[in-house]
Amino acid sequence: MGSETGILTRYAAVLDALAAAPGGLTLIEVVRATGLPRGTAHRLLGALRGVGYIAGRDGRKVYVLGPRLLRLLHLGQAPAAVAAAVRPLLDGLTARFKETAFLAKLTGREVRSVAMRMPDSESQSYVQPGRLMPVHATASAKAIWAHQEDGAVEAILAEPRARFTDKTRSGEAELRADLERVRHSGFAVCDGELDPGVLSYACPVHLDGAGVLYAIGMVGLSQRLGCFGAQEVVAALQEAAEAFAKGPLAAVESDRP
Amino acid sequence: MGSETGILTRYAAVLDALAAAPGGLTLIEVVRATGLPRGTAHRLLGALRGVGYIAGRDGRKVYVLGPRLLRLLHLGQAPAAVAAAVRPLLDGLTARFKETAFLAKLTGREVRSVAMRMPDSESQSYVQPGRLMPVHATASAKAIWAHQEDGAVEAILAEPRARFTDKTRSGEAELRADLERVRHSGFAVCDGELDPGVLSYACPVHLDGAGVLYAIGMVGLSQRLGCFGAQEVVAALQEAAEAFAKGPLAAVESDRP
DNA sequence: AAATATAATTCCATATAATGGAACTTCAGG
DNA sequence: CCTGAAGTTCCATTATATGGAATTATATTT
Repeated sequence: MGSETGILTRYAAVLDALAAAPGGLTLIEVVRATGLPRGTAHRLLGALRGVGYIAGRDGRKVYVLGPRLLRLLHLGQAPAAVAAAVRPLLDGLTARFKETAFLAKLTGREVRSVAMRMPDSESQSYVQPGRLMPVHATASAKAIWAHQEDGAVEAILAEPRARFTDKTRSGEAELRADLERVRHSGFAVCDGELDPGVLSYACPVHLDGAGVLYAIGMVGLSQRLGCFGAQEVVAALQEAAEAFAKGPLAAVESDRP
Repeated sequence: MGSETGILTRYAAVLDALAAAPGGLTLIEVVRATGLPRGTAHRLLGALRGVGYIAGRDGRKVYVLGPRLLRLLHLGQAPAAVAAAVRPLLDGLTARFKETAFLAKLTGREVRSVAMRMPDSESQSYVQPGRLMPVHATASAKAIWAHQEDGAVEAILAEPRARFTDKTRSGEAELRADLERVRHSGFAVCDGELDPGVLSYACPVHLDGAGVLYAIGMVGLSQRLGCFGAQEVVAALQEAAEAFAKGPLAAVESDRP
């Protein structure tokens, strides 16, 4: 079936060739690796670059796998695998602040908690893995949505928003402003907007070439977590986010050798 | 450029939709998510399945991202990230056998060592990360090549093979037989075929849906490593290989929910 | 079990895009 | 300035994609 015919077979051959060469390939090298005619290979590479599946390096002469493909792969990654990978980072945060640390992940149009570590002293948690994080009432969802494409963000903004506490901010303008603030400051805060008396910070994880799909955050009672300066908590979260981006789930090498 | 036209735009839209839904989508759901006509969506899904970029679940009614796409991810993955992920497993092996444990990875048509851990007692190593592992003279390369597509294997067999020691087996028929044996037994051995007096075992890592791209192995002087029974070493390697396959680099969820 | 709704698949005349060889341009090295 | 290789564009021919409608399969309801 369909293994000989169809244009996808050719595109796939090109992608296979590029994947097999971590340093990237030039047009001629692709021609040699795939056996395609020069003109055809050139057109296919152009189309692949057009959709973002491959990217050009060094003045567009050398092609490597692109951001869109990497994003696909991250989204497809099983939550359990990701959870295992961040665990040490979350443990580090938990040990330092004695509060719950967690990882949130974008799945389609939802942000959910996928991993969580809490201090031994705690018996209950506010972010059990799997919990849905609403855009307007959680730091982690704001951290993630602040870095998504405009189109997707608009779709999210159009959805109705529930009021969870008297502090919940459900207005569209407020939310837009919040996202803008997150984009500039690099972190998000939520204070009692989802659960009363619960404070939360979160920082986006910028994956090299795949944008933002995760956020690392901390949650705890405002009374306690509030004792630390926001700067201090945020700095620790950003450090963890960077470590995660460079860690076991990291994408392919960056653009410059 | 090319963001409106071209058939790839449509394929990409379908893949995006599938990636956004970890549980998979039915044809109609894809139609709703992408806005494509039913007949068209059906054909695109068929083509994507034909090249292995998506796979069917539940009697082919629900589509999820497929093995070939995952393979792209692994091949594109930076060696450093993988190295970090296996480190604990290699440490476990090293502690148990007091010999060097390593991870080999397929990159294009080459197998190279990408990570290595040796016991404190050792000062030198036979498999520095980056070392090329020849198909005919290393256990790890055999373990990997035994599980590749026939086409790729033929290409490798056609290449000339150097003689490293008087034990090196460079005949094509011998190599074919070796690969066949590896396929059946689940592990590979090399005794002094690359470096004199050095024994090595390796087991393939079967990634769920992405085939074999890695092998985990142990190397040491024949005199010492040979003291353990092959069964014992192989069992430990297989255990590590399975753990690695399920670990942080694990592929998407398996076919059945 | 029959009826009904919904999803999946097949069909096919038409429109559209892919093909690849040749011609042309750009670029690096001598 | 010359030369050869890589990269790019062109275009008549050919093959493929398109999508609405018809058909079959599957799930849900009565």
